Amino acid sequence: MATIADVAQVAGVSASTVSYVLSGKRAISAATRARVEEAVSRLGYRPHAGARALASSRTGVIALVVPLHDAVDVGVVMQFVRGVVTTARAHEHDVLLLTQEETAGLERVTSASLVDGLVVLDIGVDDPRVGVLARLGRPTVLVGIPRDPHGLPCVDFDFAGAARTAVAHLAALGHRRVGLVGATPSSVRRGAGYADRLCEGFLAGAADAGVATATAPCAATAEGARACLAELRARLPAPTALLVHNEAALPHLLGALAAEGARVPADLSVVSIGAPGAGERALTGLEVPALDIGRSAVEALLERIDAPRAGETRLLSSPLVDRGSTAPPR
Amino acid sequence: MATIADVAQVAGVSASTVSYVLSGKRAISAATRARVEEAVSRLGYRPHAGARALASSRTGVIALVVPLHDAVDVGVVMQFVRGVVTTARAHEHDVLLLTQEETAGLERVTSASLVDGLVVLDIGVDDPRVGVLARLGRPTVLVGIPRDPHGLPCVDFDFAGAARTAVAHLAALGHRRVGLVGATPSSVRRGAGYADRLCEGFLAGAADAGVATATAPCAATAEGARACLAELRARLPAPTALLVHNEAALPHLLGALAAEGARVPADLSVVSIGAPGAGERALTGLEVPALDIGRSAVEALLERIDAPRAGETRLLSSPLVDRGSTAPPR
DNA sequence: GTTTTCCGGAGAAGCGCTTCGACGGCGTGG
DNA sequence: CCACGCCGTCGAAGCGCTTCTCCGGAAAAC
Repeated sequence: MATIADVAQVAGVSASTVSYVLSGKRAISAATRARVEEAVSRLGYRPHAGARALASSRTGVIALVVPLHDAVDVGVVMQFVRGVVTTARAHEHDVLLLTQEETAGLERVTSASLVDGLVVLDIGVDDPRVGVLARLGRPTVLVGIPRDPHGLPCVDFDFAGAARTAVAHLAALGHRRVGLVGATPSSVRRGAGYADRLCEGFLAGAADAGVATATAPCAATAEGARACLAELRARLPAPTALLVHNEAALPHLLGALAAEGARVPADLSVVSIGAPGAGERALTGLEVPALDIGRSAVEALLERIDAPRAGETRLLSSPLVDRGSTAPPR
Repeated sequence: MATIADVAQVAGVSASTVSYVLSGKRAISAATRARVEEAVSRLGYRPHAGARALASSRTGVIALVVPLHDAVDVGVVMQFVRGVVTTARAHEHDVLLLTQEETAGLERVTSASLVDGLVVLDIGVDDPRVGVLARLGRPTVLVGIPRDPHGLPCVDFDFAGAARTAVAHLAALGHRRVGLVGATPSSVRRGAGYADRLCEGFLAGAADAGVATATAPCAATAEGARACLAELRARLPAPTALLVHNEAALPHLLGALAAEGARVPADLSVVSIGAPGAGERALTGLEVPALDIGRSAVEALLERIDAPRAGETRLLSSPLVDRGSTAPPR
């Protein structure tokens, strides 16, 4: 591998001049710059990442901490990762992948100066990692909204706003009795705050529009779907529409409705909020803009790496797409 | 951040002694070792990754190159990634994630000495990256089997063996006319060699067992499934079993069969090879052991990082799991 | 008792890069 | 016409670690 000294020799300048040409941190005459650039490309020179990191205390790498447990939708995570990697690369950064959720990994990569900052996914309401991250002092962006962000910036989907949009859509069609099929009990138990935020938005939006409501969580099984429907109807007789915040349970729910002869949207309107629908299952609703969230998180992170400053929360929204699963009530 | 000099001072030894305690590359008396370890944990010392990389020309990082195009099953990729990260961490390595498929990224991370080696996913039969990787000279493991591996080690699922196992299972049940529902035309066109390897194994196994065959690719749409069935029947009248190598088309295929009133397995046995079946759709068949492949790839890579040597191909198999979608022919 | 061996530890030389301070040579203003 | 300032470049000092070489002393060999 060629070193900066090799380049300097070929170009007939000093090593520091080569460094300044490459970094642009000092004015260099056009002639010298040209000679250096020629030498760089002739030798195929590329700075040694470790040496650069040592001298500049900048690694050009960000850590991406993703959960791998089953509660998350792999498609959404994948999109998210894509957004992160693409954006990082667009800003001359690489991405180190961390999957273990223990805090040990976070400490390791930061105190070894392996990364310039971190993007941490799937932050729970009382996530123990938040305190650790704040203490570590490296630039960090949280994806998810903890109760106490400890001054760290947060990015997430506006679940409350999405629910308001969805219920407003149904209300505009004339629906006055709407049930919410909530997230799986396991994800609620895990403290993923988005379930609550969506529920609040739903109730507030319904109240504004004069819509009667009922809510129930839903396990991602056939029986879970039937039980959820029964519970909703017990609390709210004959709902004319359903808002579903549970992509995993959706197939079972639709199966249960089909089994009892209910047609969508003729007998019942259904709106979905969550992961992009797979295949034929696409329903009217809002999808989590995972790619945008990833992009936004990285942009926020890189800003703080350049100029550390306090965190602010950023909620992203997405449009309601009509795919024909809603209609006026009969 | 504490440096090795700080540790040395606290422990009352020289920096080199600290280094040797940490690396274990020289004998150190129990007494000094204890003092050094005490100092290390008291200061929370962790070696600077860049400095270490510069001095030792070892980064402790491996690159994982994954495709993000739609032809791959996200669930399988996720499992694979999990296997890679978990295994790497178990051997004190981290994982840098590359998603762009251009060769530029490969050159960048290797010639910048960002990584010690690479695991490259989704290698096509004539993948242009293989030549580049061989030329770069860093330890590399390919996941997939190119026509010419250029001396690089390969790891993959034994698709041919899986097909033989599946057809043997059907033959043992008494089936004598079996159709193969192949991969999507797009993945075949992309040169993903596994489609061909599976087909060869299928034909060879069928020939051994005296089973008549027909094969057809299958697009992952409802019409694609119907067309595929029609094509198979045109070539092989009244097949009694189907081997499906196409998880994306599977739901449509089952839908088409249900629509024509064919029951599985009473009227038709179905065996699947591919991604683990989602939800209720699980069929008798073999699943790609993505986790194992990831693990195996990293193990092979780390071996070569320690002691470079030529590549060999390793094919992993998985068991046929009976989930009740096969039965003797009527 | 002397010589050899071996073991544990110290010292120092880099690894390849960034960046600060210094320094000529030029143009400008007084 | 001289002093001053600015621009472009160089030299050198690290950044924090690994590893080679060397060295003193204790144990082993003779």
